[in-house]
Amino acid sequence: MTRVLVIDDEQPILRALRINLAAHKYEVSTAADGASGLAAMARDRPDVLILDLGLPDMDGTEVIKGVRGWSSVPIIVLSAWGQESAKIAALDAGADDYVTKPFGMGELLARLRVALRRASPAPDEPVITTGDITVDLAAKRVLRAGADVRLTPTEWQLLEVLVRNRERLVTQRQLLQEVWGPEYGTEGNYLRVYMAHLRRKLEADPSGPRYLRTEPGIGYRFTCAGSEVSPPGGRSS
Amino acid sequence: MTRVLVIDDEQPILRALRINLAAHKYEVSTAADGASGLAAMARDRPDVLILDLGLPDMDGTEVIKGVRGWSSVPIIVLSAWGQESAKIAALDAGADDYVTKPFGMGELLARLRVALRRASPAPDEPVITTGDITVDLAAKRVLRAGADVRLTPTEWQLLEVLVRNRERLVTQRQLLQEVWGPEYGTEGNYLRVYMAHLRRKLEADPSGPRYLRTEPGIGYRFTCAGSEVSPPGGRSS
DNA sequence: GACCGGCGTTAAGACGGCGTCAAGATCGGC
DNA sequence: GCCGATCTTGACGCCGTCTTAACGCCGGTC
Repeated sequence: MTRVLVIDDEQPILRALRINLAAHKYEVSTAADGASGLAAMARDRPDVLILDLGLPDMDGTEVIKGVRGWSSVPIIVLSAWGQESAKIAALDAGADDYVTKPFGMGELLARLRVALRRASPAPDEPVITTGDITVDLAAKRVLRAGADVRLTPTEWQLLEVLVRNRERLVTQRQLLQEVWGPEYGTEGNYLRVYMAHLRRKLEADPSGPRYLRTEPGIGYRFTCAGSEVSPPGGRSS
Repeated sequence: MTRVLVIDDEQPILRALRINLAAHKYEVSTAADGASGLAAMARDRPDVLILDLGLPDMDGTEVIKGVRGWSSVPIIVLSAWGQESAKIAALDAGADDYVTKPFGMGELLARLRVALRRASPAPDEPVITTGDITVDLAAKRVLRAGADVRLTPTEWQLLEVLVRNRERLVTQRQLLQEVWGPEYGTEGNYLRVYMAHLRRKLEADPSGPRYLRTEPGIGYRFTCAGSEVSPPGGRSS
């Protein structure tokens, strides 16, 4: 879950933020002054920081600089004052955004989404590693025992769908529609041909696959914890 | 110099922005409606976009989506209306920041600095060296075996995109859109011609490229650890 | 024990992509 | 206005990929 740290000394605002953020499935921690806020930053390692400039013990820009000294976490600044110079100072100190009170909660949440969207260019794990196969979804690259494996476009698309749904069973219909298009759904032939290609390129023993498993009558499954092909009798799933 | 594109239909604001931005050493281009704004985006390739939501011909979020379809340049939205729903829609459509009129020029400039600061995550080596090729992204120079290589503008742009995504597979569509513009996407011809140019200038054996690899049916990849072209041996298909 | 359907495997032909070359169009400098 | 460099566009041969069909094997079913 996404973690948010709120540093603010005004109880009503703190309470409103905590309720609204929690309602949107954020994990919220809070601090009431700059010193404890910096300590909380180091301790909790939040994914984003919401910081009120009007703290009792420190100047807001000092808090920003303290954070920026070691972290590049997104910082959204809140402020009750409309002073433009304070805004500029905070932004130039390293803040990512600045919201003036009173603000709408919807707007703050939207700016939060922007900050998080930018901070995470990798929405999902781009690299999947099994015993001796490594699949890099971002680079569109497959390594087997450290060596590059050349895949054709169709082979790659098929592998990508399976890896994105790793450990899960993918039906033939779903595979056909995601790789060949929505009008396909019955051409089980294609799957058999291309699964054979993939197994020949990736499996040590193509006829006894460890990673690219067949689920008879239903579909296929890419499994990471590829145990040896169990001899008849030792199956336990 | 940093290039800024301003899309706004109100002449006074356009004028004020042009003067202030030019005074801070930005290179400013302008457009007065959404359609010509999108065209200017493709033509001028600015480093940041300032967009007014109240355009005469298109909805602001449509402009944002049109840009986001092929570019990730920072977008700062201006708006005369205080409507929170419009803010949220713009931010979720892909905008990076939102400033409500009337705004202070100092604040806008500070938010501009934030957007640009974030957009240039190039503190890491702008110089990439492989076996005998050195690419200096900052100086826009290419050395091969220590000697300067003259590239035409298009050749350089193509090489730059590939090197920025080194080791990663870049699709033909992405290359075409980043080099030629968003309206291109199917002209695979251009890529073949210019890849041939680059290979002739950079590769020892242009027909057996070590660095500028083709991924048939998908795109191209610049690879640093350029191993020799694998001699035909383990191929079976 | 015979039948049948699903799966793996292989092979062959059609098709499209890629590299290459060259000529025309366009732009900018002198 | 001329000339060179650069970009665009078309054509062509080759090779890899996709499609499709056929066959054997194994399981389950009757």
